[in-house]
Amino acid sequence: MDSPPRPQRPAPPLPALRRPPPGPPPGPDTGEVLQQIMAITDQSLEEAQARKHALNCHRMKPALFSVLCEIKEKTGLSIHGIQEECPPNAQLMRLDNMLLAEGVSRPERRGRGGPVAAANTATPGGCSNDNSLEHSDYRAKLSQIRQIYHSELEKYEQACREFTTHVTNLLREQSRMRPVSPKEIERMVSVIHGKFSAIQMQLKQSTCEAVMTLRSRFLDARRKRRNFSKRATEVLNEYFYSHLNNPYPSEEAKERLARKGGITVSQVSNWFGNKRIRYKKNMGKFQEEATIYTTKMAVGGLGSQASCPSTPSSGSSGPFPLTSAGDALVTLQTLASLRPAPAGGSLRSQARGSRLGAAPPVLTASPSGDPGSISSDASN
DNA sequence: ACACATGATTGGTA
DNA sequence: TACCAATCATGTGT
Repeated sequence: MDSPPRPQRPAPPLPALRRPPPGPPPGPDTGEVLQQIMAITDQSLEEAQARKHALNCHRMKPALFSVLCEIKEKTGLSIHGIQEECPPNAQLMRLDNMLLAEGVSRPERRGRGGPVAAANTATPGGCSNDNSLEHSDYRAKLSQIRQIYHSELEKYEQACREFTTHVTNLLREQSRMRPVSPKEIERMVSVIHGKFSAIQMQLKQSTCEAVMTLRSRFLDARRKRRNFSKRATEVLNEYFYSHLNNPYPSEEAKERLARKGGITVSQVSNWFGNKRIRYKKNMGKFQEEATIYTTKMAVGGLGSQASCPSTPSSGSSGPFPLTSAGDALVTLQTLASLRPAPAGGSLRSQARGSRLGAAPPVLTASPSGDPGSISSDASN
């Protein structure tokens, strides 16, 4: 091949390189060049533009350009050689799948299904009509995460586009000074995309973490303990105080109470378990409450009875038509020994009841003053 | 901040 | 398996 035309006589020094070296040892001019380059930093933009223009107009520019082209031609192969083939990123795929499963990747939908359905099935207790507040809370938070995710993603994509355009323009401009092949631009663009996709992966990762945290919080019922609604407490208390002689609702009654109070059957069971224990331990504290409910039921026509027509208060003469606090006290004393009705399916409790009954607490001025049979509840 | 109230959990029992 | 008893963890009122 023919070499580019070489200059017959030394070309006038380039403006930027005109300054004499301040004193470094003679030899290769690398140190000098370096200093010149460093000096460019101090130059103003106009100055730099002017120099650029001067370079562009330099008469030797075509010659130098062709030399660079030749060099580039020779090194081109090696550049192609290091062009790595990016394997499909397994982690990215995992994150994508997860975000899709959690409904974050999908655009917001106004219907049911997706994450909402998943949340419903994951509800503690599996009751469909309870925890609706929690559901909406969960949905709202998930939606928030989704919004943030999409807006951030959009920002990254926009930044990526802008940066790619910028770099492409820069390379195009540089192509006036040095040979820049389309392949090189393409490679640079793919490098930029690679960098931005790494950032996107971080975003996806943190989004996944946020969703996981949200889910675990939502599913952890203990952390999210909420006091029952007034209605639920009323329903439960009405049943409890109207069945003081046998405060052991059947499965059917529990289901009814659960439906009425908007809670789960297991919550009803928990509530009755806690109530029996706490009532027994400190009846004095519940006297007022008992009076309120018994009076209320006597006056109001036993609201709970209407909903629990077949409550298994067998062994007793049915619901307690208590009409006064005095009657209530009698009932409290009945429960003091906690002997569930024989047919109430609480034979074990009955046995235990007899144990407790060995020292029946007397419901008087000092209702809990019986350390022999009533241990103190540390939390109460 | 504190004490108390209360729903949930756990381990044991019959 | 239902229940008791103790305990935990959170909510609530002061």
